[in-house]
Amino acid sequence: MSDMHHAEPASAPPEQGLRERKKERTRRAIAGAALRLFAERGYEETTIADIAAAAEVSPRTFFSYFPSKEDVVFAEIDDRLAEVADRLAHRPADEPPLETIRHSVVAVLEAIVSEHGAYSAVQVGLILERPGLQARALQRMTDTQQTIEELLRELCPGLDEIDAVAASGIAVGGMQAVIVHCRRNGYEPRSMRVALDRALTIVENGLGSVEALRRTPDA
Amino acid sequence: MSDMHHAEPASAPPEQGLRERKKERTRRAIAGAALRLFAERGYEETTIADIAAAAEVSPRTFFSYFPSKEDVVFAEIDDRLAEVADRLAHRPADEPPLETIRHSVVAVLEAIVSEHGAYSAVQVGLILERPGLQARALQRMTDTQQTIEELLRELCPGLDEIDAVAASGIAVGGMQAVIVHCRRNGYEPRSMRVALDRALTIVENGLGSVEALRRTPDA
DNA sequence: TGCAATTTTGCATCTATTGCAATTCTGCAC
DNA sequence: GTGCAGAATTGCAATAGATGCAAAATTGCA
Repeated sequence: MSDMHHAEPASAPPEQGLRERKKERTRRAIAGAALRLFAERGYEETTIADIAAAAEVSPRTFFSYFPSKEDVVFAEIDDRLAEVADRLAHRPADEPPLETIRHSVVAVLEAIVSEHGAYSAVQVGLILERPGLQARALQRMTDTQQTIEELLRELCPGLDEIDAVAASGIAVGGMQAVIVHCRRNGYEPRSMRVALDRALTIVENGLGSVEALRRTPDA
Repeated sequence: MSDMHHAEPASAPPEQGLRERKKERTRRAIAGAALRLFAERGYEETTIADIAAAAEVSPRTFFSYFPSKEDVVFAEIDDRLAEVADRLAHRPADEPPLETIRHSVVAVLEAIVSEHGAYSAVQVGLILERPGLQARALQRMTDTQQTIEELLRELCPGLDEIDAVAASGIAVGGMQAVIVHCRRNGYEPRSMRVALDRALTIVENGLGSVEALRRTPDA
């Protein structure tokens, strides 16, 4: 990192060096091996040693790629969430904030339940079962909340702090609701859309817009 | 503790046997010792062995009272949340659901940040720092969400599933927001009230009720 | 080719967590 | 009062995740 004669072709794709490339490959190898083993034998039945062996690295190396066994489950998801966050940061500056929020929620949800990853079903299954993984997932949720909040504050410089936090919290709450709903009723894209739309409607119009919630129950 | 001629006055409070009583004392001893040590030396600096010693039980016994070291931090909070859940279940049946939701959020928040417990400040501090504990806290949050959802469905038998989940998710989102806000701006009861009210207003009226969020930012 | 930075690895260690079986305690019936 | 059945406590051993450290292997580049 000394001579920048011709230097890195600072083009759009960050263009990593060969070294970074290899690290990336190793990372994928570890994550891939882990997911495969989790799918085959189960989560707690798979040890770090197993994963390391399958990925052809030493057990110690595992921890220089992932801080914990739990985090490896989120390798892909985290990548996708990072992309989403990035994409959100470059949204048309003249878009109404409400619209941006809607986009955010949709994008994040898609990132989480997307069919892309070879093991997404496995991941979702694992996460939903193990309490420890659920907790990790919730952490991602709060990260998301913070991302959305920052986005909002950038879009509306004058926005009160409490309004910003509340809005992002509520949006994420709606998102969480959709996840819970899908967890129960399955993941058919069609019904997911419907649920998502309904949740977002309530997010935007408030609980007060739900007729049944206003009325006193007639015993 | 011999003469119980007239036996257990099967009064309102469940009146536990002597055995249960002792267990309860031990539980408190462990939790108390743990919190004290956490406050003194820090969380990771305190081992299960330390806690057990301070509570005068064997390390092995610790785990027959708490499933994990993390859970002991929530001993008090869990008790209070249980009370709240109980109280909520016995709400006037003719109360408008929206009102019930408002009550729920307020009650849960009070349970969490109440001044009651001798160590509540310590707990909150710990929870906010350690990621692992944050995760546990979030789990409590989803438990709360479920409690609220069940409450809602009981109050509004006809309520759509998605509406119920969304409403509870959004309510909890607002709650979470208040917590985040307080975490930043301190816990003065006054400003907390204000923030809470504002958040609840947005929960009830929707993000659309926040003027700044509707307008396209003027560059 | 050889150096310097970066990675990988092996090893020791700590600690949480769990299963199991022995031991002690407690409430209660006789 | 005495003894028993069930419950709680304990000790012991083993597993596995996580971390620090320093030696060894790799890699990019001059």
